[in-house]
Amino acid sequence: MDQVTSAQHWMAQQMGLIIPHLSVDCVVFGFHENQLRVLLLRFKNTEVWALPGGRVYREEPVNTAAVRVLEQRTGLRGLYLQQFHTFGDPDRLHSSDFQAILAQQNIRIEASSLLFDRTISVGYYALVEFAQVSPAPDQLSDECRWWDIRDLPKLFFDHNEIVAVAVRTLRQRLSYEPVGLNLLPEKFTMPELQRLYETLLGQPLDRRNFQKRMLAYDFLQRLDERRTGGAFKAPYLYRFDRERYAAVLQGGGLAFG
Amino acid sequence: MDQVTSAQHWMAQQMGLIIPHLSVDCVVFGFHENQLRVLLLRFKNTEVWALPGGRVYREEPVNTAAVRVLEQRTGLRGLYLQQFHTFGDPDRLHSSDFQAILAQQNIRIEASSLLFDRTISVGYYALVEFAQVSPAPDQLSDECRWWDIRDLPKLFFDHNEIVAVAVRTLRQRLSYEPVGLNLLPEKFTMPELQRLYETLLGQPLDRRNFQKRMLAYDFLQRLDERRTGGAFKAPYLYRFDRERYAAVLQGGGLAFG
DNA sequence: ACAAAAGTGTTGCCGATACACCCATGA
DNA sequence: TCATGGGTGTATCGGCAACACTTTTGT
Repeated sequence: MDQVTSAQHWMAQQMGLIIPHLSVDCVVFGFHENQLRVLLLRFKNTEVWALPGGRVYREEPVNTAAVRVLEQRTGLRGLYLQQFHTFGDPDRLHSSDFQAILAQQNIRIEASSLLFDRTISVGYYALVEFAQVSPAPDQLSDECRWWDIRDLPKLFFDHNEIVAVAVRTLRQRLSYEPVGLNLLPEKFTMPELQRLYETLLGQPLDRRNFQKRMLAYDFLQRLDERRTGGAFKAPYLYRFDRERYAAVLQGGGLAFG
Repeated sequence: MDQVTSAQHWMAQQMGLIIPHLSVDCVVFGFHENQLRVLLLRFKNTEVWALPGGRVYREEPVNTAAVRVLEQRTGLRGLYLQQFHTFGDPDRLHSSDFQAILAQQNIRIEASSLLFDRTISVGYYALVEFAQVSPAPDQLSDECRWWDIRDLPKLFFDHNEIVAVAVRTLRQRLSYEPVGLNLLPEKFTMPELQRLYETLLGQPLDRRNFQKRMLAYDFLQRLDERRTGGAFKAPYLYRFDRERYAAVLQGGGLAFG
């Protein structure tokens, strides 16, 4: 079988195994160069960008489907993944757009297929360490890369809205989510942690007060190493004490101001 | 047609109109006698209690389905309704339990029916003024009544967990949700508002500080009326300034302590 | 030497808490 | 008149925001 036939065969085979009318979509967040970024896929032979998403198998928990889909479509594993909203409007996708994209890959599926029928999507967001990740596109996509959250193209279906809701939800949950642990590398400096929270909050924070408060939470371990290379005083490296971090987030959460 | 045949016919007819594998379930919260309560239905000829839930029509937004199902099954309209979580484990319902309940009503449906297949449920919670409501059971139920949140029976399927997640979510969102506006009557006293928040938070609050803070938010209008009837000084009645209330919840939310 | 950035300390204000006192009402 | 609960005022305490100075490093 050539590649096209293989892909078509694969899709047809999937149809019998999945739950109709249901999908999952994942908003993968990363943090790089002081910007919040999202991982997007570009459909083969098109300029159409979309969130990594997929179908749920008949006997598979929806949460598990989100993990599997993410691995199949981007190669990412073991992520911090949270369900945040379910998108259930009947006009959230337009089958003609979808058919056009498949046509670009010479995949032909009857217009009556359940694939083109109304679909409800359960939205998840993931927090990943940007550097740890080498995303790889799957067989439906040409490219898989990070996009600045402030500068997204027009996305497939209602994916722009899904991203927007994910960002809003993440902001709301900021005090209770382990964003530092999951978006930063194992070792990081205090200014790096501060940039992260500043970016997510959308407002600058006082350097000294921020440091005092974070240290007061007592979930950071200062290492003996420092980050060298800059034209300035080398900052200390820190690491999370995961237990204490979780405990603080659980009880009351963080505060900013 | 007798009642049984009518009900069976009705269900059969529904099957062609609905999206398979998908349902909505509603956790209706009320506040009465200083307790948070949930509205439950008892299936006909059984002692099985369940949340009001139902199916989604082919062309119907899921949000709309939640509103409709709630009206059909309890008679309630125009509620404050929020989606909070989607429950997608394959073993969250057991078709044998469901068949047994339908059998009690002499409704017989083939075991192969999609009704008994795996179902993903989108959870919503509603906030309602207890006194405004006269819930009425539908044709599948014998009874519809309020239950104290702390003293629920074993519910249908995973509905106990759904309620638990709803309560947890409501607590988390407490500072940003218009719980006062929707759970209390149009006019209410300061102590009543305080009892509400105390119950939801699970901790007592200082009477004087609470009053000061609420008035400082400037979203309460004190009326010239007082609540008489108690063996004590008659408290003032208040009403929400809806715009200001919404504005405060939007920006920063409420604080307690 | 200088600029840029990081580490640490101090002050003062605001706001929340912990109070006390008085008032209204029904029994 | 007494018990109960509601309305209002005040003093204190602590935490957080605002701010300054020193230290380190590369150029």
